[in-house]
Amino acid sequence: MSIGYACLHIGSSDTKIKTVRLKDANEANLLKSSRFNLNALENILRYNVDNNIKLFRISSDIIPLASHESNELRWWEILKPELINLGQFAKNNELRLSMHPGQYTVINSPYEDVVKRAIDDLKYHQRFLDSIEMPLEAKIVLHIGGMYGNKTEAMKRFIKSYKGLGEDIKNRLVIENDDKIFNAEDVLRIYNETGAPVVFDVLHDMVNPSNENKDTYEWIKVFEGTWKDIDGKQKIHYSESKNQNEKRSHSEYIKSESFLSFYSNLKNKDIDIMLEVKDKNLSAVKCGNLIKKDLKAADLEKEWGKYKYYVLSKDANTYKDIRELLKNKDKPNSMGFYELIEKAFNMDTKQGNDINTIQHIWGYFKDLATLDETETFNKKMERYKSMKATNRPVKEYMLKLSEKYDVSYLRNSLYFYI
DNA sequence: TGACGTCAAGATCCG
DNA sequence: CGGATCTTGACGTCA
Repeated sequence: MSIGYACLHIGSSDTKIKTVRLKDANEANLLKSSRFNLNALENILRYNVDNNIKLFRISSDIIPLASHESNELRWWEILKPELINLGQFAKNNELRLSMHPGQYTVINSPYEDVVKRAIDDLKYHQRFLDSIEMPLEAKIVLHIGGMYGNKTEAMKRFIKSYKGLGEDIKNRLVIENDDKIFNAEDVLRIYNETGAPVVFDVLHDMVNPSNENKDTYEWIKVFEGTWKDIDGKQKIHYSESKNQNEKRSHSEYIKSESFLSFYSNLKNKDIDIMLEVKDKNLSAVKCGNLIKKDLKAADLEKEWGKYKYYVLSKDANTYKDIRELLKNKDKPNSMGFYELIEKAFNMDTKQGNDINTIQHIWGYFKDLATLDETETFNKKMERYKSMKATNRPVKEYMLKLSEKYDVSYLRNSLYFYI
């Protein structure tokens, strides 16, 4: 069982992915951004290894405008050393990587040029995974596409397009039930015609269920059979609704309680779960710890190191409660820990708590910072206190300083990032 | 024609 | 000038 997250990362420096505008899409710019992004990806993967995250979806923006006609960059040749290096790191650490073209990559369109561009896009994704020499268990997840007024015909066109794809693409392609049109039953039918393994999306099935009387866990069992040995372990997508009114939107974080309940109901636990959630790696690490059999007190303490100032900025009592909970070293209580984190998450920030936290953090810099830096900090602080600015500039400045002075304890503090 | 979704980049506005 | 916020972009479908 691996738990993973998608595309973006929170809480480490140099992990942001750059995008390029069409008007800026010259060779030099595209190369620069591509190289920058590969470095970001490496940093993300290093974090993942450090935090026992074995599953990750690479952003389609990793090579900006990759399948656009304006990009003629032969990135797979120019950046070969970086790509090989990246792939080697992933292989050494047994990471399972994937990609997922968005809703605009549609191979069942009645429009020839749309299909052609979609296939070019699939080709790009396949080429990227090939370039980093990933085995075939590194998949490309694709939606079925549009309906165009006739679902049966739309499915037929998907199957026809699929069959015309090159083997190198088909070897990596897996399909997913979506939240509007093609439900679990539909993709099962398409599987029967194509043999493409199915990524079952739990939330999509909730908002777009099929007529068949099957629950989440029964569907997962059904789709297990679509994954052959060469495809690797069965993969599913798990996410939660943002709220009652926005059921299709992904939640800010995965709720400890609901995830554990979901996990306990899984018939086969030897399955890879891709989380789709706004707080990305934070929930992935959380869910990993929640189900970890030999969870150590040190695992939670590591997490606490990242969260503590964030929690303190919200509420001193919750901060104390967590410290108290962590004193139990024999039986680390991950559920209790993360529920308190979630509690803090849902609180509004009071300026008094926040300023207290900032002063606490500033303690690390008191003796390190130059006079100029102290003055800059004080100035930003004054603007915050007098409500002329938010705490954003203060946070960003302290993060900068913690990088400059390499205060490792602070550098990865989530207080700076959320 | 604009909403949809996603995020960063760029533009613009404010004090 | 620093900082906040609004707009645009890149994609295809659908009402």
